[in-house]
Amino acid sequence: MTDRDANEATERRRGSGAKIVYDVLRDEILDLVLPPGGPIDEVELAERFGMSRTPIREALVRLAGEGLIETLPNRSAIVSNIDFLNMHAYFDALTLMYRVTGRLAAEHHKPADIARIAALQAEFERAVEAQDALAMIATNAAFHLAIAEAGRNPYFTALFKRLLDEGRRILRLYYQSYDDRLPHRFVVEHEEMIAAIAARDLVLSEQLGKVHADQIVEQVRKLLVREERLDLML
Amino acid sequence: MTDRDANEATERRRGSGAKIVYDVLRDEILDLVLPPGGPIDEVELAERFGMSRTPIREALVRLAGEGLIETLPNRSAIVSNIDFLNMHAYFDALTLMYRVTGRLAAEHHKPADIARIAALQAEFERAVEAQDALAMIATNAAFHLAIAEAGRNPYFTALFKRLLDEGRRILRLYYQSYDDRLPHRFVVEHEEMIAAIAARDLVLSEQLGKVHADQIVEQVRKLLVREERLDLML
DNA sequence: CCCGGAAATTTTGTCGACAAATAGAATACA
DNA sequence: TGTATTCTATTTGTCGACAAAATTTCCGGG
Repeated sequence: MTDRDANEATERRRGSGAKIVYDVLRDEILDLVLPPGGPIDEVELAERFGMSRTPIREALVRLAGEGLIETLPNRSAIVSNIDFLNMHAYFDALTLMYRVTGRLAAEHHKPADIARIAALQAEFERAVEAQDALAMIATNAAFHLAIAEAGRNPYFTALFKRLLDEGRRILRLYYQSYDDRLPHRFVVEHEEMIAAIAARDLVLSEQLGKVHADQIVEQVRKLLVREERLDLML
Repeated sequence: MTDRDANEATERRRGSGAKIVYDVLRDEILDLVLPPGGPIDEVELAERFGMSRTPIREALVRLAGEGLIETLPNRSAIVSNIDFLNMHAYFDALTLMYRVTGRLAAEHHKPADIARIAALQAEFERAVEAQDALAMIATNAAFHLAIAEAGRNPYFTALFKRLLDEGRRILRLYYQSYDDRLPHRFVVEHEEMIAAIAARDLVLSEQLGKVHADQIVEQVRKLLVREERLDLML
């Protein structure tokens, strides 16, 4: 255990405790630092962050609300497992949200949105060139979330955010086992999406969203098949 | 204040505290017993439910996670306001979810689902005949949620549940000011939806979902215009 | 009479402690 | 040796109390 967190936490603003814990744990769950199914000990976290169990528990309740952890009554909470059985439901939802957010962004975006989206795309491009897997995952999610926000529909944005979060865990597996060279195709598709949105072409934006989604789904499917084969070989 | 809650809470199982408070407050918010924008006092709730502030706070954190209340740092939490400005975003999301859940239910339902949906529809019909507004709202939401669950996609179901919840507050306004006689059309449309789902007609189910959504959107739009006029007359 | 600042009150965020519930260890028994 | 049972120990759920932040009240000056 690192006591870095505890040291930094010696002096902080009142009310920020739970948020800090929430943010850190959320990232650690999504980056697979905390393994799915792994137990979550409240006192351990309290010691690590240098605060009492109260703000820890608040953070855990919020994480449970988003489905990132599961709490059994009177028993230790665990990091949510990745549900490989209902994966088709995830893909369906993800594909539809790519389409919808693409269309709505083309319809409702303002100039500042395009600038922001383009900036995040540039970041993503740099991450791809540097072959920094974690940065790729993070900036890719930020890029698509920016498109969703340009669509100005908080209900779709919230669902999409949840799906992209869950996707971060799956992609983490992907980039761990693959060879980190594929995604240049994603860069090109991103550029096309930006152009279609900026041109306010609703139909094309939605279509590109679907193409992009199918692309990702296909990659992950390949990964899953490969993993299954590895399992069989053990 | 009623001390009924406090009396009932004298003996309850450990771990149930926060859930009770969450369920009660959720219903009171959605039925407009707690007015939007109204403050939420933790100690008052603690006295009312006969427990300490800890489980109360846990319930509030969960409600905040679902957007039913808003918490300002170091300041009292308030019941979320109904956002009449971004109503079009709500209608867009609701319409799409009606379509998607209708289609997926037609695709993935099992016999038991149809029985359950039909039972809830019968309940809805009884509520309409009895002109019981609160029962109509609740059973209508339960009916559509059952369709969503028959679609077997938890991501869509979760979003739809959230939208139906938010809709409960809007419909509550609707049934308060209108004359509680309209909805027989809804009964007929519900029957058509059940038939299309049972026949596994994906296209028709999705189309009926859209028709039903447009119907509701139109009714609420009329209500909103009427309300605005009332405002102008004050 | 209105405005600005200080004191008092209210309300939240955090803490340490205790009790209930469960899991694990140790023991008795077949 | 395997199984049931009691005992121990860990971990959660709840409580009451305290301190920080913010709201309200009060008061003095203009």
